[in-house]
Amino acid sequence: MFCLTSSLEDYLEIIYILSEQGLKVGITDIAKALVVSKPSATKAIKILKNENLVSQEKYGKILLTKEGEKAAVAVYDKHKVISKFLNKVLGVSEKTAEIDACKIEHILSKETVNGIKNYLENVKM
Amino acid sequence: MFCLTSSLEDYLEIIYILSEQGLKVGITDIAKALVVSKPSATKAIKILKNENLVSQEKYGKILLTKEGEKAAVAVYDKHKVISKFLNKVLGVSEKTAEIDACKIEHILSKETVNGIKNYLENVKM
DNA sequence: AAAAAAAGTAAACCCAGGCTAACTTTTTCT
DNA sequence: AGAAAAAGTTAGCCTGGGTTTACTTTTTTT
Repeated sequence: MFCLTSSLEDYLEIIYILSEQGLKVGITDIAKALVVSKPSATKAIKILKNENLVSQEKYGKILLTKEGEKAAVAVYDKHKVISKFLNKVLGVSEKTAEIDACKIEHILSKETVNGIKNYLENVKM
Repeated sequence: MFCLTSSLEDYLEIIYILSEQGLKVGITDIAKALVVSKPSATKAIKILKNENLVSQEKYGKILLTKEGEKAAVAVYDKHKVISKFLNKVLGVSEKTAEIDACKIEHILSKETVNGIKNYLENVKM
């Protein structure tokens, strides 16, 4: 069974975020957002297409499939929870919280993410 | 200027831990501890030797240099702080706390690690 | 509608960090 | 001391995920 790498999760996530914001989602936009070259983005998107996580007509715009959106939302939710925790609980600056959340959202266990969620819910802020 | 990768930090850390425990520190021991093949360990150690972070006589035992120990301790300290936090504050199982700490200790910003340290010091447990 | 700019793609390369297979050196056991 | 086992090394390969260069297709501008 296919398993998303951190890098591919980043691509899904950014597609989701750009779409949410009503922005254009082309290779160039993705590449810019992830600070990566266009060919890198093209390659990654090709993989995601093969896995049926995104769809794209030739030279056309990029969309998440149902399944792709599910995966993207899962990552993005983790991201939000983590960055909120770092910022509000640990007092890390918003900027750093964003950066660190981006990095660890892909590798934290479910158990730890749940621990964070619980903390935010119970120890109400 | 040379910058340690996550993987190399793992090697330094495990050398430090094995030494601390008074265990033998050879390629085989390192490879076993990191669940990696012996050739992989050999290659990594060669890099660390070039960077003057470890010393080793031909076919001999492996030691951290002053500088290598400094780096190893820095990583290991982060590790301890993070795993304690996950376990005691977030209620994550010891095992998972260990695993997750291993993964994020290399990539968390100084600011976040400090945030965790402060939390542990101030919100005394 | 032609020219210029922007977007996307393809090919070929690089690097980190794994791996196996095969070899050498060292240690241990009989 | 010689044979067997263990430890270490070397060479060559693979994969993910980047890169640049050069190309094609599409869009925009004049």
